[in-house]
Amino acid sequence: MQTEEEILKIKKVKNTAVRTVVLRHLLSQEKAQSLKDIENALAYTDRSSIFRTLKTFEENKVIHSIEDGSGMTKYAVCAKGCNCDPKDLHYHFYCTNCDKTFCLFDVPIPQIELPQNFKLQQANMVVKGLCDNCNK
Amino acid sequence: MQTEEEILKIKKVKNTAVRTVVLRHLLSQEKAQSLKDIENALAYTDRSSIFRTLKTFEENKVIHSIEDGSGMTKYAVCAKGCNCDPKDLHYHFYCTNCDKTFCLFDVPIPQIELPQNFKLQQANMVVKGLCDNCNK
DNA sequence: CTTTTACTGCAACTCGATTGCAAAGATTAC
DNA sequence: GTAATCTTTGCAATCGAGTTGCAGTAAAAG
Ligand SMILES: [Mn+2]
Ligand SMILES: [Mn+2]
Ligand SMILES: [Zn+2]
Ligand SMILES: [Zn+2]
Repeated sequence: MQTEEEILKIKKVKNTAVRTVVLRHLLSQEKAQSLKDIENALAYTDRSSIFRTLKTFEENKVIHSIEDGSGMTKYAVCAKGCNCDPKDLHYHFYCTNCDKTFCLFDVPIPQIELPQNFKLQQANMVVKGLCDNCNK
Repeated sequence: MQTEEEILKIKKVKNTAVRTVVLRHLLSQEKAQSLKDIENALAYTDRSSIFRTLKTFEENKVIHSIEDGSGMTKYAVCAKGCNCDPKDLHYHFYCTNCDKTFCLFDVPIPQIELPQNFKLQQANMVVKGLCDNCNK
């Protein structure tokens, strides 16, 4: 696993106190985090600073965002080598029982056959159901 | 194509003036509509009435909602026979140029292989890119 | 016809997201 | 080094999609 500093260096994002702590928090969580999740976890960092940090991270492909239908955008750290291209597409799973959203990096995404002349750029694929923990 | 009255009868939703006009509007549009889209199109119908109508429609599977990442939930009429089960899953396409979101009823959704012990209930699959009109 | 239930319109409100601005910090120019 | 410049941060205010309380109207039941 890379450190925060290494990731930011690779993605050419200047390292600051807020950025380090936000990225560290994201790396420490297995579920994708909302702005509020991060705000709650980092009690002394201002919401708008976290917000702008997330925008910077997203622009520079440090993280990607997930619209899981919960009303709050979630964020997850990109996998190593991710360029947020169609090739980096993966499903996200939203557990309707425990409200956990996370990347399914291990589930292959089948080729999407778009109609004639459509161009694929990105996708937001959220699969909903019960996670293994809740499906007992 | 079924009329509004037929659809509401099949889905066991009582027919009212607002419901008829909202459903008629949805049927007349090829792109999925946001609450604001509908509000703008139906100048004399109140937003909260439209909102509650959409909730009623969604609960009764007259329509389904799409989170396309634009910040506004979009709504589209369900296909005939749709029960909003995993079998009725389909991709949605969001054109990053013309901002049009619509159902790709004709693109087959491949089987989603979830990890061991996960249970699929629903999905929100939004593919983004250029539509045929904008990809020229 | 009267009572009960459902629907509608209006206004107020919630809450996640976003922005303006000034202070603090970092970088570059001299 | 210091001064000028650019970037980041914190705070407060604002935006806007979504949601709700409530009273009036319409429809259904008795
Ligand atoms: Mn992901
Ligand atoms: Mn659809
Ligand atoms: Zn779960
Ligand atoms: Zn288009």
